[in-house]
Amino acid sequence: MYVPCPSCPLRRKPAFRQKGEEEVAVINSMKSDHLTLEAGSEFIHPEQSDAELYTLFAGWAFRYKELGDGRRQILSFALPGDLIGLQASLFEKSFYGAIALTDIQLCVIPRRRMLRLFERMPEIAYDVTWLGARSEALVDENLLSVGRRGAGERIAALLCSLYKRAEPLGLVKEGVLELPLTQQHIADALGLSLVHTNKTLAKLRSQGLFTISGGHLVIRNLRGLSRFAQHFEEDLAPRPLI
Amino acid sequence: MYVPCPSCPLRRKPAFRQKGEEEVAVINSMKSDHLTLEAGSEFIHPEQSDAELYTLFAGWAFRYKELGDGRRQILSFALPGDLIGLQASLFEKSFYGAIALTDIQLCVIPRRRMLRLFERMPEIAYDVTWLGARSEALVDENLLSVGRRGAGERIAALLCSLYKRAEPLGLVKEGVLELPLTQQHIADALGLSLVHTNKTLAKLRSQGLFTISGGHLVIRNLRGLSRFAQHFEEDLAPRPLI
DNA sequence: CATCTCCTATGTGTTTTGACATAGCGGCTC
DNA sequence: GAGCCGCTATGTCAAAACACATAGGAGATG
Repeated sequence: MYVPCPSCPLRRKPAFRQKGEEEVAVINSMKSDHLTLEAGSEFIHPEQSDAELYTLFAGWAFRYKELGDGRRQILSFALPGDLIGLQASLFEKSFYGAIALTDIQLCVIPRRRMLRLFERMPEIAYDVTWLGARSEALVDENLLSVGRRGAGERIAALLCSLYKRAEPLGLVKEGVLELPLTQQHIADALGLSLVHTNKTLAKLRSQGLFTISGGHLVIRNLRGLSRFAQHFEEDLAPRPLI
Repeated sequence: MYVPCPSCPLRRKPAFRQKGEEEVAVINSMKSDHLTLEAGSEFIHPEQSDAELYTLFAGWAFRYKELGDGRRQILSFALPGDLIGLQASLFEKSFYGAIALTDIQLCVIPRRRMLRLFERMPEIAYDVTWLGARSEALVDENLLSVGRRGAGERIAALLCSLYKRAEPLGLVKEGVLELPLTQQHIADALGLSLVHTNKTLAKLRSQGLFTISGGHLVIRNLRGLSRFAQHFEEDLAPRPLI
């Protein structure tokens, strides 16, 4: 189900900067494929040497690293419109893996076309760099959480952050966000054990700031949750979409 | 003490990719200033809206974020040749601060020249993007540490990482690396308390893998320390220098 | 040379987090 | 429907990390 960039429905969302026809045409000419993958598929492997650059068109994914003995750290979550694989496609090998959290669709920009992309349209190159910087900002925020927030604050901050990112994408319907994370994913993202995550979640829920069940997140008091988590960053919008 | 790029001594180090004359000339034309700052100076402020892009020419610095109540997380350390402020110069405001750890010198590339830089020389734009991606990779690695390594492993991994980065810059002399970090900096970078950092450091030292005193780090057994820390990444070299 | 500040060091007790064990629940397969 | 699997939940105990208190050393300052 190939989607040509000029008729991309994502591009019309308020989260994204509206681009001129010519620019979209160039992006379209760089796009080599439109993949559909099942939940759980790993589309960038640690150590992989020929990873492509992807734009997540639909669904959720995450980047992760792991230690030799299997301990895993989720670095960041990706939502529709996010670029995944910039590091992996620029370096000789990838330092991380990327896995689909739900069934996903990916737009593929071949790594070997990157330099030509930079030559052909500097505005797009600038946008790629911008998106790379935003990706780093997400990891920065996560590192602040894991390093300095307590367990409850971490969970609250993660939920706030995902909610604030999902909203301008139209993923929040009548106050409900479909959250495809298991408690294991939350634990892996926040540097907590599974058990502790479970207990902390239970405690937080009992305070009534949000409910989460069956993969449905409802935030009853976003202001209060943000305050508790000390999470005050808004997602950058409008942002470019490659 | 302005240093023109063509005669930049950093550029000759083995850590960096050698560039053609023309490219260096363009970089030089983008450089607007060469600053000298004292240790402790904050040259990018959180929330600052007009931060410039810097290349660290000499000395050490770090990026950090903090929570409302003063808890501080160091995101990454910068060594000579590292780009600092890409996010801050691309976004409307900075999400982090940057502080000099030693007396430092900075090459300044004004933020308003960024787009022109991309137009004028795509190769350099590509390199900027590459350096941005490398900067993210450093944060990724740090997040893995803070999220999944124990206190001892974190410290070991940090020392390994800094040592491996400092070596190709010629900062390791006869096995000794001058390390301008206090234990408070280490604690802030690794998500530990000062006291716990101190005690863990003492325990590690007593195993004899390294010595550290008076700001001088000697790693007696890099292989062994890397194994203990499960830190197996080498720094990317040669890398571009903007 | 007294004083101050910053950094390092160490003992004691508390809090947070993790490990292990066990159990329930819903979906799936055969 | 029996059995299995992935996810969630909860109790008990152990380990990791932190808070608070105290102290010593090195360098700056007056």
